[in-house]
Amino acid sequence: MNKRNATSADVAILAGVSQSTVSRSFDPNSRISEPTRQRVFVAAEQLGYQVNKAAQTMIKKRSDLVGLVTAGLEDPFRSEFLHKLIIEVQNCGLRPMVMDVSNRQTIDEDLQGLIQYQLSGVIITSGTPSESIGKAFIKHGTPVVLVNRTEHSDEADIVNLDNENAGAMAAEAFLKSGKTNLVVIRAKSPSFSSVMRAKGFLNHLSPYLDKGTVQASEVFCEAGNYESGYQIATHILALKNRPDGVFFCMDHIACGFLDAAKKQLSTSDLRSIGVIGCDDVALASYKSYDLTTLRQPSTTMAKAVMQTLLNRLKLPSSPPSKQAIAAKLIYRSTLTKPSSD
Amino acid sequence: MNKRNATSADVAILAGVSQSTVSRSFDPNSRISEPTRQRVFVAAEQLGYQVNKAAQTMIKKRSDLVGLVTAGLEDPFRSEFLHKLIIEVQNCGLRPMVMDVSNRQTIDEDLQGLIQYQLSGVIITSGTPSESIGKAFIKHGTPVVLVNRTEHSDEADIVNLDNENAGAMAAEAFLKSGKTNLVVIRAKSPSFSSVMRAKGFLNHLSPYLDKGTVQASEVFCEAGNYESGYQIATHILALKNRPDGVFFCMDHIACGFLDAAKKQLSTSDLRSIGVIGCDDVALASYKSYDLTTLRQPSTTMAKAVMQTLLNRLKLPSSPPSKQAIAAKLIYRSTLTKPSSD
DNA sequence: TTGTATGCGTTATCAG
DNA sequence: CTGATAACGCATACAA
Repeated sequence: MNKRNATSADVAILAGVSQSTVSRSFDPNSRISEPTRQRVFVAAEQLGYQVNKAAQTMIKKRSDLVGLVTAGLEDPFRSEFLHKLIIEVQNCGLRPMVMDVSNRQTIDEDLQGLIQYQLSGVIITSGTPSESIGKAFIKHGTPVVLVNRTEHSDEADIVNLDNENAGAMAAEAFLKSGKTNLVVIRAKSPSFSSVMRAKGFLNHLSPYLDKGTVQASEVFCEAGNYESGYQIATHILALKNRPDGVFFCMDHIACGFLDAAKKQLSTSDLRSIGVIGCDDVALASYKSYDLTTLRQPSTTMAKAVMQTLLNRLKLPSSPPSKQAIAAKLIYRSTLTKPSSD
Repeated sequence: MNKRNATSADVAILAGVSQSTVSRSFDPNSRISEPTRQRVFVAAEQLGYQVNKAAQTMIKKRSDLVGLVTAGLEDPFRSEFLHKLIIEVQNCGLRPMVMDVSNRQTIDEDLQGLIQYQLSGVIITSGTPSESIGKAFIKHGTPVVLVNRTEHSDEADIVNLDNENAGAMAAEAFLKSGKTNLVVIRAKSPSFSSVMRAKGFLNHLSPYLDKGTVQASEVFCEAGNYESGYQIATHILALKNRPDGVFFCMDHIACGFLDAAKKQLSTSDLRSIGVIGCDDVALASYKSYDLTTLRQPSTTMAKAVMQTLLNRLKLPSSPPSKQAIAAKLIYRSTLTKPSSD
């Protein structure tokens, strides 16, 4: 029943060849006579032989595992993006090993632990790792790709949404729609993406602020979720001069706001407030919200991340790359496309 | 820069002990004199030594990886559950290796491939693996836990939501509210959970159907998502005698239905239709839906799954276990709690 | 408690 | 094209 697994040596005996020939038979780059190879395959099939990845890793000094470092999977965008990464990793013939670093004090140590697995790469989508940890991986020859974590790294490759420009696009959309009293809302706890989006939003408006033709301010809500958006609505709607355009750095905050606003405002009053979200999660397109938003193209980004990783594996010592993927404005009913567009 | 990684042998030399002593120092069960152990730790720290998991796996014939087999992560409940599993796997000191088998024709082969990794266990939440594949793992000594896949397995442990009873609870809730014209809706493509929920729903009603005091039917929508619920609404609302209670086997279908119904019906007409969903995803509690639903307790289930796995690791040859976790009825506004309750 | 010796299953090197 | 042999880094049985 629980007999020992078949090894390449077992296959070798059955096929009447040496163990190294068995090993080579499974390497497409190895030149083996076709008859021999077939004989090996038959024997392997018969014994249910499978390569032992541990042994393979030991000799190659590299596993086919890719570390996916993440956190805050309660956020649907994070979750969706992780999903896309998993798919792409698999498509490259690699295996995703996920690490959730939520509520971890010792992220650097936790990441250090990944070195034990001889990973083919580490993709960090969360956790704000220190520069030093990045260096530890590079030193070990493990490529690191940072996603939406920082603008600059000496060691790691970077793939970001062009967050700053996404914010600018939101601002521009409001301007085109004639909105002049604007607010940008993000969660208190600073996340790189949200900070950059808010920054891009305000920077784009600054010439108009100087001229005094537009007002804009930044408001913080508790967290980056639906409930926080619901709560902040009361505050926003009670402002002395109620804004006519609100940009939320995450879709779910916007949806929470909309639900609260529906209760507190007449339909026409609500309609007069332009609302833009960011990410374009599934929820944004649901009819109850139908939220105008800036799409973060998760599939495109996941593909870019894996391509970056593969390139790095091919050319380990090329200079670190940096990529900014453009967001796309998706008009829906919370801010309709101006006819001039 | 890219010098070879420190090994236990390197640490041994620096600490002035043998390699096996270094190995033992990191095994809590091994009795080592405290001074020696400290000396080893210092040397290890100094060299940045980390155990090589590949070598460890080779000798122990078991890695600390747990395979998480999943699919359909577009479904937020699946996604949420995967997240919970990841957390629980980590809490047990193990590592989650995720495998998405969506759109795969060769699931059995794909699963076979997991044997290469000497996994500590495989948790199958999707993919309807054949009995034979389960046996392949068991034969190899790798525990398998099936989640919401089937009622019976000779080989694998099972953790399910009590899906049938969940359906029955939905039916009972409608009866208590005096609803008499009922419909249950699930996606065309049969998934174990949905089929059992619908079955439990109808079975619970069967005595009333026989008496003729209640009507009930099963309706199929295209898929298990929001859009399908939106589409099916038109059909449901156009029925000759419009139902006064609809049970959806997944929350998102219900939410799609609600959004469509809001457009097609007056508020009071919509209120007269009781709606119950299943799973209690985040969306269900959003104010726009405020959906009465049967909660599938994802954290509880994830913990049960891991406990099952650990038990199996401890007692490899105990008989397969089967667990049914109870759903919980969460009253919200789409079917309010009868005062008699 | 510690050291010595062995083997896990594979790939890579080197002869033939 | 194929076979013998040497690592890879660790845990464990056995000896001291």
